[in-house]
Amino acid sequence: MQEKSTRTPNVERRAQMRARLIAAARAVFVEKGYADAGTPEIVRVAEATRGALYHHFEDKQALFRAVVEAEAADVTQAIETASGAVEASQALAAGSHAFFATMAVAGRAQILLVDGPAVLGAAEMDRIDAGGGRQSLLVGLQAAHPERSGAEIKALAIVLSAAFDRAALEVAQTGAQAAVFEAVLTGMLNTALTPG
Amino acid sequence: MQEKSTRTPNVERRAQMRARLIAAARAVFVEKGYADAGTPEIVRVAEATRGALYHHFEDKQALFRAVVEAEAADVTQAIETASGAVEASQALAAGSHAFFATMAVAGRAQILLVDGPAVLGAAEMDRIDAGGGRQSLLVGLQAAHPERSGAEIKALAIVLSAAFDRAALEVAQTGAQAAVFEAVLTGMLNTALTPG
DNA sequence: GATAAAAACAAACAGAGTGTATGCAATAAA
DNA sequence: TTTATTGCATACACTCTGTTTGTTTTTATC
Repeated sequence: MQEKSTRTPNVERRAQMRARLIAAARAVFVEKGYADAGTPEIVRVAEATRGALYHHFEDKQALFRAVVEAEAADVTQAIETASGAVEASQALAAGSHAFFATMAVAGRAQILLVDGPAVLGAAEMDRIDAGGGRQSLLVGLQAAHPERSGAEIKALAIVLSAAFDRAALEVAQTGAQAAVFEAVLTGMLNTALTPG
Repeated sequence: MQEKSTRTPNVERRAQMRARLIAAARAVFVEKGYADAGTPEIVRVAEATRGALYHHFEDKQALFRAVVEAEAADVTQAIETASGAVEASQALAAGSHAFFATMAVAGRAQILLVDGPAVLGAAEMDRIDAGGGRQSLLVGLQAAHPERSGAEIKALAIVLSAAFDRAALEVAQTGAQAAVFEAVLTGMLNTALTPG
C-alpha cells in the first residue's frame, strides 16, 4: 500500500506554505507591531523554518507587504461586491457601509492604516490600494462638481477618504460606536456630493 | 591662567547632550524610518556614544518618544500663538492656517502622523498631543451644534482632525499644492461649523 | 522506471543592532 | 579636601536579519 510520503505537488505545497507564513505573520505583526515582530516567532507560529520564509519572501518587509496586499484585496473585494449589488445612485452609500464592515475585521485597520504606511511608505500603499474606494469617490465627486478643478476634486477625495480611514481606525482601536462614525461620515459624504 | 577643562555645570551639560541626541535622532529617524534607524548612526551624528544615549533614554523607543514630544510641542505652540493673536471668531481659521504652516517643516508630518502612531500607538500619541488642535475644534463644534450628542460631536472632531492631518501629510509627501488643500479644509471646517 | 535537474525546505554561519554591566572622569555635596 | 553622585565611555551578552550551504522531495528527461 505504500502510504508513506504523501507526495504533494509543488504548486500546492508552495501555495500552502506561503499561506501559512502569511497567516502567521499577520498574527504576529498585529500582536507586536512590525519592529518587534521577529521572524523566529513568525515561523514558530507557522510551524515552519526561517529557511522556508526566506525561500518564499525576499526579506521581512516583503513578507509584510504580502500581508498588506492580502488585506487590501479583501477590502477591495468587499466594497466592489457591495457596490455592484445595488443601483449606481446607491453605490457609494453601499460601498461605504461595506467599508466599515470589512475594516472591522480584527487587526485590519492597524495593518492597512497604521503599520502599512509606516513600513512601506505612502507611495507603495497607494500602488497596493489602486482600486480601493478612493477611485470611486473621485469619480462620484467629479460628477457632482463638474465646475471644480481637477486638483480641487482630487484633494477633496483624498481628504474625505482619510476621514473614512480614521473613522474605521477609531472604531477598531477604541471600540467607539461604529454607527455614530458611520452616520457622521455618511453626512460628510452627502454634503460633499451635493452639487452647488 | 588654567584655562583647561571649561567646567560646565551638570544641568547644562545634561540639557545640551539631550538636545544633541534628540536632534540627531530626529534627522536619522526622518531619513531612514524607525526600524532602519540604528543607534550607532544616531550617536555618530550626535557626536556622542551609545553610553550617553542609554544614560539619557531608557531605550530606542523612549528616544523616539522624546523626538515626537518635541515636534508636538512645536506644533501646539504655533497654533496657540496664532489663535491667541486674533479675535475668538477667527481663532479656528487662524489656527488651521498655522497648522498647515508648522506641519510643512521638513520631516514633521512623517514623524507626527506616520511613524509616531505606528511606533508609540494611538493612545500614547493622544496623550502627547493633548492640546493639539482637536480640543479647540471640539469646543467650536459644540458651540455650533448644541443640539447634537456628545458622541456625535466628538466623532466629527476626530474625523475632521484626521482630514487636516491627511492634508498636511499629502502636501509634505507629494509636494501637492498646499493652497488647494487648505482651501478644501477651510471649506469643510466652515460647513461643519455652520449651525443647522 | 531510472536518472538528472530543479524546486522546496532545513540548518549553520556571519554581521549588525539592542540593551546591560562595568569602569572612568567630572561635577556636586559634605 | 574627601566622598558621593552624576555624566559618559567601553566592553559584553544576546537576539535578530539575511546569506550560504546542505538535504529532501518533486519534476523533467531519457
